[in-house]
Amino acid sequence: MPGKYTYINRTNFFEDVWELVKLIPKGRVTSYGSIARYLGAGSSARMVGWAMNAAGAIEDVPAHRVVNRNGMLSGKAHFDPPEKMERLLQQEGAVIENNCIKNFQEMFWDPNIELI
DNA sequence: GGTTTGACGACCC
DNA sequence: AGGGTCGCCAAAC
Repeated sequence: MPGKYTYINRTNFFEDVWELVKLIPKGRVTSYGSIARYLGAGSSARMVGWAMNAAGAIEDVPAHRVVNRNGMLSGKAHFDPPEKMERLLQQEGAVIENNCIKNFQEMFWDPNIELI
């Protein structure tokens, strides 16, 4: 839900990010910036990355489906083991080379377009 | 309480 | 294409 986050309620921001990430269909990926744009003012791509950091403990958040705007696996190092992110994406049809999703264009899922 | 640090991104060379 | 700069904003120090 688009809106403002004053960061007094950053917990809500976290949960909105997680809810949104859960909506990413299997076999599709999106970017930190797209999520930030969807959530609106007060959010930023850095904050989404921060939320993903915190999401590491939450099992049902498919954090591997969030990459940077070039399709690169910038969060790879934060998975255990790091290869896990790449493996999960490959299982969902991603072609990865040099930590970069080659078919990113086809897999890209933009909440600003797909969600009303 | 200023500085540095990021799972980022947009610009400008 | 590849790099530097800047805006972003909470945390850690």
